[in-house]
Amino acid sequence: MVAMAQGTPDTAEMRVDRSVTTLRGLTLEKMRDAILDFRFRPGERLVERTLCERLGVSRSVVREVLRHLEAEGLVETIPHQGPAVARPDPAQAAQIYEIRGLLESEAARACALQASDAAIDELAAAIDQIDAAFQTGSPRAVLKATTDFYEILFRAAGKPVAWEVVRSLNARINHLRGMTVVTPERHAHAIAEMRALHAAIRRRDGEAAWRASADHVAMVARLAAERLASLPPG
Amino acid sequence: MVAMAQGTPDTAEMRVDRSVTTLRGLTLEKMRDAILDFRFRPGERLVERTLCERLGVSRSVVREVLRHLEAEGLVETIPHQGPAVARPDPAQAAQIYEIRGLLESEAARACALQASDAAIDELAAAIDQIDAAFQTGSPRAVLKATTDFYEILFRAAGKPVAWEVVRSLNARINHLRGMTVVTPERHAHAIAEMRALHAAIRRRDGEAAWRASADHVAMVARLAAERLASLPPG
DNA sequence: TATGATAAGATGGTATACCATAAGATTGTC
DNA sequence: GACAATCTTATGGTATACCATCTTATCATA
Repeated sequence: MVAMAQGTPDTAEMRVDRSVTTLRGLTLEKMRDAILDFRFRPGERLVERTLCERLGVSRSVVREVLRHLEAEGLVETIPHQGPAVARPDPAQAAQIYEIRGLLESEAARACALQASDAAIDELAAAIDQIDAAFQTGSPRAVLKATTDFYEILFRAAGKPVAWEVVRSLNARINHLRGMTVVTPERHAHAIAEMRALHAAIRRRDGEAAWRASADHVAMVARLAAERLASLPPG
Repeated sequence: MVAMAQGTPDTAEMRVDRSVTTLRGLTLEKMRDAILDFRFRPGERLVERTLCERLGVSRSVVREVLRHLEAEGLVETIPHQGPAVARPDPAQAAQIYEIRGLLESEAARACALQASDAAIDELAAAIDQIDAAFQTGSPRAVLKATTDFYEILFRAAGKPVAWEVVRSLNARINHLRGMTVVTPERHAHAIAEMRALHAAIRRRDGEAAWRASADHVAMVARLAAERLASLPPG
C-alpha cells in the first residue's frame, strides 16, 4: 500500500468488493440486449409466463425487469392488456433525433477541446470497427460499433450523464435505426462523416466538430424520417 | 356526434375508456411525489417492509415501484444493501444543468416561433403562479409552479420527448433545486428572468427567447454549484 | 471492562399461490 | 351459414411464504 498523507487515512482501497449479480440484474441485461438485438419486434407482446419459460426465472423477476424496461421506455404497458416492446411514433422519433443533435454536437465540441490523445486514438479505432461492421452487412454489428464510438466520445468529453440520455433515447428508436443504418451507399457516407468529425476533433477544432456532428445527426434523422414515411401506417 | 367526412369513419371518439389505475400505478405516483416533495432525504434508505406499512400494499407492489424509480434515477440500489433515495454528485448536477440549458433554450426558441396565443397566455398565468408560490416561501410550491411553467413551454414548442428528459433529470436534482430555489433576492431575479423570457416569446423573437432561457439556466446552475460547494462532503 | 462467540432480528431475493378479468374456443339455435 | 351463449383458457395484479445473508443484541470469558 502506498504511503498516505497525514490526516484521515484513505481506506477506500481496503473496502471489500461485494458486487454480486442478482438474477434480476442478469435478466434485465438479457432482456435489454434481446430487445436491442432485434429478437423482439416493436409492438410484440411480452407475455410474462412465456418470458418465464424462455428465461428460466419466476414471474417476480420478470415483472420487476419489465418495470425497469418500462421506465427506460423500451417497453410499454397497456393496463389489462399487458406489456409489449415499445413503438416510437414518427413524431417521437423526430424529437429524439433533434435531442441527439443538441447533445451529440455539444459533446463533439467539448471532445475536441478536452479529449486526451489516447481517447482520440480510441475514436479512430472505433471508426475502423464501424467500417468493419459495415462490411459484414449486419445492422446489429453496425449499431453496436456506433454505440461504442459514441460512448468513447461522450466520456472523453466528460459527459456521462448526457451519454445516458442519448443511449436511452437511442434504445427507443433502435429498430428504426436498424432499418436505416445499412445500405451500400450509406456505408461510404457514414464513414466519411465520422472521419470528418474525427479529423475536427484531432485538430482540436470545437466549432468544426460541432458542425460535423450536427450534420451527421441531421443526415441520419432525414434517412429515418424517409424510412418512416415509406412504411405502412400502424 | 359531429358529422364525419367520407371514407374511413373516425371512431376514435367511440373507443371505450379502459383506463383503470392499478395499485402499482397509484403507489408509484405517491412514492415519486413523496421523494420530490422532500418527504425522503437523499441517501435515506427505503426499507421494503417499512414502505409496505406506510403505503398499505404488499412487497410485490413496493418492489415493482422501486424498480421503476430506480430506472428513473430517483432511487439507487446497492446489491444486498437495499434501495435508497439517490444522491446526485456535483459533477452529475453540473451536467444535468448543462443538458437543461441545451434543451430548454431550444424549446424556448421553438415556443417563440410556434406557440399558440392561448399557450402564451397560459405561460403568463404560470409565471403569476410562480410569483405567488415565492410569496409562500415554500420551495415545494415554487418547484411545482416552475414545473408547470416548463411543461406548458415544452408542449407549446411541440417537444414532449424533450420535456420527459428534462423532467426526469430535474427529478434527480430535486433536492438540490429545493435548496437553491427560494431566497428573497432570488424571488425578484427569477421572476424578472421569466418575464424576460415570456416577453421574447410573446414578440415571437426566437433568438431572444433562446438567449433568455440559456441565461436563466446558467444562473440557476451557478447558484446550485455555489450551494454544493458550501455543503460538507458526503 | 473489553473482546469474542452466539443468538435473534431485519432485510432483500426469489418463488408460488390465488384471484379477477379478458380473450378465445366451442356449442346450440335460427 | 351466421350469430349468440356458454365454457375454457390465458393473463396481469397482488399477496404471501421461504430462504440466505447481514446486522444487531446479548452473553460469556479473560
